[in-house]
Amino acid sequence: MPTSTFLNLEIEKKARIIKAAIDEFSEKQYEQVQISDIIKHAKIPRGSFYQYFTDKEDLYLYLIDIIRNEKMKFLQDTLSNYEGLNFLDLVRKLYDDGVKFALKFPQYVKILDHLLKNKNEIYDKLMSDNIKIAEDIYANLIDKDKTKGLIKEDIDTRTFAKIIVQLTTNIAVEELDMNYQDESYQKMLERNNQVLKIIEQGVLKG
Amino acid sequence: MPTSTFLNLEIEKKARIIKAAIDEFSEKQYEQVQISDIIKHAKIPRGSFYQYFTDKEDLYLYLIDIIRNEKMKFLQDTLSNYEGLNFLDLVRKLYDDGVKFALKFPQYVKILDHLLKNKNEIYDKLMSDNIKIAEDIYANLIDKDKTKGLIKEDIDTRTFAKIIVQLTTNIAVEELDMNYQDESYQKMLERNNQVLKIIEQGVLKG
DNA sequence: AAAAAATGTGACAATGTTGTCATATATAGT
DNA sequence: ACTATATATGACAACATTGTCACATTTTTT
Repeated sequence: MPTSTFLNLEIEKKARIIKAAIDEFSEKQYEQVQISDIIKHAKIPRGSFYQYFTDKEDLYLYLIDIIRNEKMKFLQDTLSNYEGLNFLDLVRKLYDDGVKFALKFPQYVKILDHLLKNKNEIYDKLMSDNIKIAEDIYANLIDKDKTKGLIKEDIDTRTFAKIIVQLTTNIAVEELDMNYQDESYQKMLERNNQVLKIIEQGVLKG
Repeated sequence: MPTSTFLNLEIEKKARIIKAAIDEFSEKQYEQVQISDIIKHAKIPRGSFYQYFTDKEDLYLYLIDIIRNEKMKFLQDTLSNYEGLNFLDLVRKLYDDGVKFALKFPQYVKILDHLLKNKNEIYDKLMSDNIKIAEDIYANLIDKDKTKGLIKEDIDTRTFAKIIVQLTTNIAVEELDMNYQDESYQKMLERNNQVLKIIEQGVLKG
């Protein structure tokens, strides 16, 4: 956690530091990010940085916290009204929320993407549990749909849950290049629908 | 490429160097690997390293080359007899080959896995084309199966190809921990069958 | 307005890594 | 045996990054 000194900083300065950090961590993998670059871009002296944060990890965890809170806001609605939905419609909605989030905060998504693709100590600290938890929740919902007669009983629940996690966590980061916001949104949704269609009905004819 | 000096090295020394490099690159991401560590483990002086290789990248590309050749040997049979097979059976076979390869050379697979998950300059140099090519080949085979009446025409070919690439390139590296070789093999094959079953027939009932 | 507390600052030591180079040693050619 | 060529070696310069610390400046308290 940052020190209270940092938290009480004038808003402009604080924002400058956070921006510099977001810029760095969204462009590079964790290990490649250097404190030197961050302080250079934030235009603060070296000593100040260490007055605000213990080290790089401290700053990073703080950023992740910001990002997660922001993402939670996006998912809140869907998550609190999921009762009536069957599993795959919930997935569809969550993905839709995810796409909107990605287009609003592309840098945040890049940071999460790096975290996801860079299996290091930090990943273990932050993500591996989460993914297991997500899988568990999905597995539960899948089983419910099975008893409701919506999903074939002979599908392996765990495998199904894993496929969904795998296919939905990898939002196509390549498409996050500003500009064609609306076009990207349509494209990403369309891709998602196609994926879900395959999962729902399979590809084999007859 | 390594110098001829390296290639002509006594076999024992050459093997020692390659082993040290494989050990490092299978444990760490490219950027995290340090020449200092490699020469320490290979027990060669610093100067020698630079007599054999230009730099870290040179060594790495050489390793990837070795790994690819080894992998090609594994896939050769399947790839040269794919004519009679429909797309998904080919995928099944390739995945089976992949699992066998992974169990025989777990370190190689870890290195490829790092390459896949660490989207850096080297990745661009080596992989991004390959993945596009794989997608193209798959797309072709899918279209063929569509005209044969095996696969539903209203499935988006590109999306389908991407799903297969996505699901098959991520062999579960976690399971590569020696010991229970045979058990792992059965488990991984079973998982693959489950995945393909979902892709083939979908999860929805009725 | 003086003292105390909080914050800001940048030079610097400590550490670590890379690639080079002068020199030593071994091998091959005549 | 002598020379030329190839290979081996490790000290070292160059560079880069991190975290600290003594001192400066600002803000708050009395």
